[in-house]
Amino acid sequence: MIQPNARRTQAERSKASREKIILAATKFFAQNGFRATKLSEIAQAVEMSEPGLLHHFPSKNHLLIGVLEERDRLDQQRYVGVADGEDLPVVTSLRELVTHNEAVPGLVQLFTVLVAESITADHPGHDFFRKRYQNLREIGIELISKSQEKGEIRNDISAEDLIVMIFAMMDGLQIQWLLEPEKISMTKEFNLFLQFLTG
Amino acid sequence: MIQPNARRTQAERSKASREKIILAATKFFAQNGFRATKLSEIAQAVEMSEPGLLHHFPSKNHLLIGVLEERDRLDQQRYVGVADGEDLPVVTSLRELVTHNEAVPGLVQLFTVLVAESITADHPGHDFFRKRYQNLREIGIELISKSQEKGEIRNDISAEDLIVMIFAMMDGLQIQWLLEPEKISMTKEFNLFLQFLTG
DNA sequence: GTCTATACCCTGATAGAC
DNA sequence: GTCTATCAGGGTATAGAC
Repeated sequence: MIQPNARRTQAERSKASREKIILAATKFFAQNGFRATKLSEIAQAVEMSEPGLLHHFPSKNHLLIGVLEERDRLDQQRYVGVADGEDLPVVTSLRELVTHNEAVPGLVQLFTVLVAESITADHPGHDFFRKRYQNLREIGIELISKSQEKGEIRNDISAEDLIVMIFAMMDGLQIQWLLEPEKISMTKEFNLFLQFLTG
Repeated sequence: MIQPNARRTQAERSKASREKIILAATKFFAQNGFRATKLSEIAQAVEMSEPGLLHHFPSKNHLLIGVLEERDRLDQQRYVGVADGEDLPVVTSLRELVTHNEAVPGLVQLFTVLVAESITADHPGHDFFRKRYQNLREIGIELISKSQEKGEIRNDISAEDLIVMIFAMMDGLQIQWLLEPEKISMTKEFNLFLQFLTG
């Protein structure tokens, strides 16, 4: 006889394990990239054996996708949250986004390291990142267009082009910043860039 | 008795081997990154055994540094060549640089993939890229300053900030372009960005 | 769900002959 | 300078018990 209570408890415990694993994996992937990260170090971090870990994620690739989807979900919550606050100018929201990113270097590094690794076509994250950029660009174009109509942003350049430039500036600044955190200020340079957008 | 002629011939042959290896390694590093590249595939590409290859470069790390220095040397020749042609506006030179980069995707990918991989502190290319950016920024600041004095570029933003933004835009566009070459045009977006610089 | 044991493959690097 | 042979080590993933 199946006891609902016991079942829920077990399911919850399993979920907790998954999340603990994702959290630890996030840290190592961000620090060392995907290929250089060993299952053993993740397993050790969550105080579990390798097969124990592989019970939750059938392979290392699955684990990567799990990490990316989870992190992307959180990331996008904030991004879309930005979109909802339509009373704020987009420029202000972008400024806040970068400021926030500067506060969580680990997460930024995760995406910067992995997106670059995934440029190579055979990387397990390749499709994920292509779709991610496509998706983020689409959302961004909406926002920028509205903002242009309101006159907040210059309209002599198309929203399509602007959003590509905006993401490029973010990614590029992240690289220099991650290489020399003491020397490069993401927010400072990005805010200067934003001046360009208001014409 | 040492024969000068024979010695020179041998040294030349060795140099040819080195260059063949670097050429092949460049291709694989660009395609798959450093860590994912196996010595065996490079060795096979140059029709040599692994120990034969390791005779020229004592370790895989040495080979990476060899590749980076060689490619950087070529890259910088063009970059400094740009600096010398002082009659041309910097903006024009930058435009040409990016146009050239779009024509050699392999080389661009080499640096984009490797710089991102090397963000992790323990990567054998980490120091190389930090120094590279420092060096390129220094050269760039000189050029931008002069250009500002001549009134070609807006002077309400410091040359230090402008050069960081310029490299960021280049790197960021490269990422999106490498992920979707058919969809993103580096030159188009970069030229739009250059408009910002002339005020 | 988690473990122990282990299979299996690959990888960079070395020893030593030619 | 290049090879064959081989080492030492580490990596993911599976089998099967508890």
